Amino acid sequence: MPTTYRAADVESALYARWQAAGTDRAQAARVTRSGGTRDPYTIVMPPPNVTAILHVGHGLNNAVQDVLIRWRRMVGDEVLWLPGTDHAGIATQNVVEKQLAAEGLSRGALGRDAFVFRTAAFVETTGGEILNQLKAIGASADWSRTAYTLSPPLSEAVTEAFVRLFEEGLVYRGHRVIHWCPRCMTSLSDEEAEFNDTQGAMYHIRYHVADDPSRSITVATTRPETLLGDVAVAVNPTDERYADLVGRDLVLPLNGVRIPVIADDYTDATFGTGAVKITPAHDPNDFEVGLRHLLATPVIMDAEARMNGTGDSVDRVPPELRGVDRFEARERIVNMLRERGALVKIDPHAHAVRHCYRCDTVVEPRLSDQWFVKMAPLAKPALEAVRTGRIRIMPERWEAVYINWLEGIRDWNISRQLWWGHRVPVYYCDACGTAPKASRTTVTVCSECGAPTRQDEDVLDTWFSSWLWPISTLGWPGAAGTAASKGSESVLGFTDADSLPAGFKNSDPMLPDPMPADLKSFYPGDVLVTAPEILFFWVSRMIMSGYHFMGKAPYHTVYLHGTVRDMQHRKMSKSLGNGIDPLDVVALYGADALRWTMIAGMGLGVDVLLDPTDLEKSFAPGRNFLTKLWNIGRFLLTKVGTDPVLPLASISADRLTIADHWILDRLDAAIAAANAALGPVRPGASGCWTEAERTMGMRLDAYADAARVFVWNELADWYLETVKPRIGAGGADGEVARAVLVHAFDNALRLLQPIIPFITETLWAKLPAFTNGASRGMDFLCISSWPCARGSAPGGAAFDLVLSSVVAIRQVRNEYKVKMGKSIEVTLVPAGADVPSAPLLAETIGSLTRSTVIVTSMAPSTEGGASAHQLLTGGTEIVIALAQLRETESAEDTQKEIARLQGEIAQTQKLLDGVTAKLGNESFTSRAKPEVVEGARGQARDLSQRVDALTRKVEALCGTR
RNA sequence: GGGCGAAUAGCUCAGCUGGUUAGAGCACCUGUCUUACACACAGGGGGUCGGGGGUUCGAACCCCUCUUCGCCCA
Repeated sequence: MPTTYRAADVESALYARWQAAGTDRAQAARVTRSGGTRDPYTIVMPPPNVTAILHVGHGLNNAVQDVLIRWRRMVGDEVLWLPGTDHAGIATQNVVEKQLAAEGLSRGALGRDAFVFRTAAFVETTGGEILNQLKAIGASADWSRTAYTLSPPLSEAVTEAFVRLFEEGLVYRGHRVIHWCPRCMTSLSDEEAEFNDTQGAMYHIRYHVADDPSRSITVATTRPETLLGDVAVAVNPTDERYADLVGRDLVLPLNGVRIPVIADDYTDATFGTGAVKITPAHDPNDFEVGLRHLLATPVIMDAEARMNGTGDSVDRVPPELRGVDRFEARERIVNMLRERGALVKIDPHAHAVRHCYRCDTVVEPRLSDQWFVKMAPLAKPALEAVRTGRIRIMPERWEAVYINWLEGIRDWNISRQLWWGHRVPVYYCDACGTAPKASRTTVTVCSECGAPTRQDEDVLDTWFSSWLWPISTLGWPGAAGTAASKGSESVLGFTDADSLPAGFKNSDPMLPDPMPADLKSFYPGDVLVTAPEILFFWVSRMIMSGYHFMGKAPYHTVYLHGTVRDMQHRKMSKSLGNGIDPLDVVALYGADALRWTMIAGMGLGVDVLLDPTDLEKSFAPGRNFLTKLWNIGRFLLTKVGTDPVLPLASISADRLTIADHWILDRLDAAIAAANAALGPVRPGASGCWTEAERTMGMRLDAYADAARVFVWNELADWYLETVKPRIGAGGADGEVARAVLVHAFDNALRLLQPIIPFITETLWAKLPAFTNGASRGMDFLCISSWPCARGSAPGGAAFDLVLSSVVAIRQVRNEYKVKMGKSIEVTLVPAGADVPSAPLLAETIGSLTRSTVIVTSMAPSTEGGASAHQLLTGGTEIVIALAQLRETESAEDTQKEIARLQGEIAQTQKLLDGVTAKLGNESFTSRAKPEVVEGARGQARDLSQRVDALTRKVEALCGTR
């Protein structure tokens, strides 16, 4: 076996073996909900974009999910980790449009059908590569169930959801100002239009009163180019400065259009000049003002955000500005205003400007007709779920953010002016003008007049398919469910949310009948693992759809992890070039090293910092730990050998040494710590997390830490060292030592498998067999059982003497710079609980410190010269003659030893003084809890004994001079 | 502008409902190729827990305030 672990030699072959054995496959029939015996444990993978390639953020996200999945699989749940991709409307369309542009083509030239065909072909050939990349990092998803949002079954779910919501009046056509990306040429939802802090300017512009050029109002705006579309200037009704101008007309500086001064509460008299220009077609707030005052809505920009009026508003844009881009128009307009004396001043002004989340173009507010989902009724149960603890969000602070957002929820614009996506299933008849119909099936002919129909041009927001992911991937709405409603059409009875039927209530969900097997077994699921960025985009909407269509939340825990950042805390991104390719890390150090580094280094909700310029340093924790683990394995195979070992259960307790008891006890503690860190897996019978449980568990780093401490700091550092001579000696006790060692390592591998599945599986396969032919459980570790504490006798506590005395002796050796190879003689004077065990442990202590340990009941006399002393807690003393430490004893050494002891006395005395003072305080002894006071008394006793003992040592040393 | 949160060792973070001599990993210093492991082992240094005030017998932890930073939303 090589001294370092070479991941590349095993990982891909091992993954293929797992696949062949079907270790990742879920079986619906085994689940209790379907008459089986196992609890289900379901995680749906956040679907990456079908065109995406793996980055380290995906790595982190999927590593977390895989750890949870592998853990529950070992515990014995019927585990389903459902993978897939989403069609990513804007992103994918952008990619293909770029390809077309390179070929001198455009989607317009190609036509809709050809474009969609081409995009589908593109996705067919290159899409979903990211899922294969996930296999390289060990993701144990059930690939047989891989889903895709634009596949026929999931598309059917989208249609079904749209039509149902439409029938319920929760999907409606709205005419309002939305976020428009002039580059992607589509509308965006509120969530997709992100705020970026921008340094802009506040332009103060003078509008003259129409019939009195001596008077004017100065408006303040950050977007002067929109003044061409102004229809009013609003002032606060209480603002006396402008009171007499309300109702009179102003003249727009560049196009001479007359607009009224209106009074509206929307205007903040203290902000800017107190006068706000109202441009209803280009600002959502202004649109609301316009509705209140029945104002016109002239559009002065085209879809590409160039200055251009349409219809009645053509003349509003002066000829020289027509076709000019909005930003250039801004400059030109400002210059024109300046020339005409209408520009009062320009102040710098920092504000947040909405940008397209896909392409970062400044979003243009634009008036148009869009499909909206009415969110308030859907949000209600989603809000309640978190408030009552049915769903917990971790870390907890995001619960407040979630609640805050849902309380102020706004309707969701689901229309996208794209071609790549689910086309809105609404049909119009232009011939007879009958009400538009939403339909589950394609409608080609108008049912009223027989004329050909026209399908809505828009497609749906990709998130409109993603929000169904937890149910659609499991088979919702089900074949029979849709068959029942196949061919049904719904007539659009109202066009805006305001006209919802009075007393409308969120109806009971219409569950599929019969229920698809997966939906029955695996819904509701358990945990959703994602980043906080899409809490609103996706997580909350899934909860809404889960309640609305299934009557139950899709999961009980939302786990929001941190972001991977570089050393300057910058998010890794392609444009900054500071990314880390997980596959590079896999190639260099292996998937396990990648996984361990990320999992062990990631606190709950805390960002992971990695240095893209130094992968070796960044992934050292993983690589180092794997090498350590590998070397423990090498030790086992070389020293323990491959001969069968006794099953631990066959060894009676009295044959176990103190060290054996100790390591078995530590193993129990590690298992308990890991279980505690991972926490309660699901809420109790009430279905709600208790207040305490809401924040418990899901500490993957603490779990990793517990396992690491056991393997490295307990098993390797101590037990392995104590066991070497026993194995060397062989015999019956050697067999016991082999058995305990193998047992401890076997369980350590089980404990670690979820985090580092490849190396643990590889080592586990090499463990010696049992003498009685018993099996270790399964063919593979990953489907073997999670470790269980034995509850071994507490005989291991005596081993603490080894820990403390070895450290103490090493300190002395180090302080006196005793050569590593030199053997010394040490006298150990046990006290208290150490008295019976000291003789049993002396040899072990000696072998760990290269010394001969003599156990006596009385401290040696000082006749032989001065000695170094260590006083262990509990009173046991260690005495080492200075002659042992130095070639020749010198007064200098004695002085040094005295000084060291005196320092220790001073330190102990200080502590003692503190405790004594506390105990002398009457209000402490009377008010503090009795056990606290008792504890302080005990502490005072111990400290004072220690001071006395140390003082006696110093006296003895002084006497030797 | 509104809301939420954070400030603990050089860095990244633990520290549960107030009762320790404030911890870990990495980094740092000193020694060691001790036949599983130098990707390691042994030993060590380092923090007035952001500033100020308060509550309490007792505060890293609770309250107020200031400063700095982050996130979400408008």
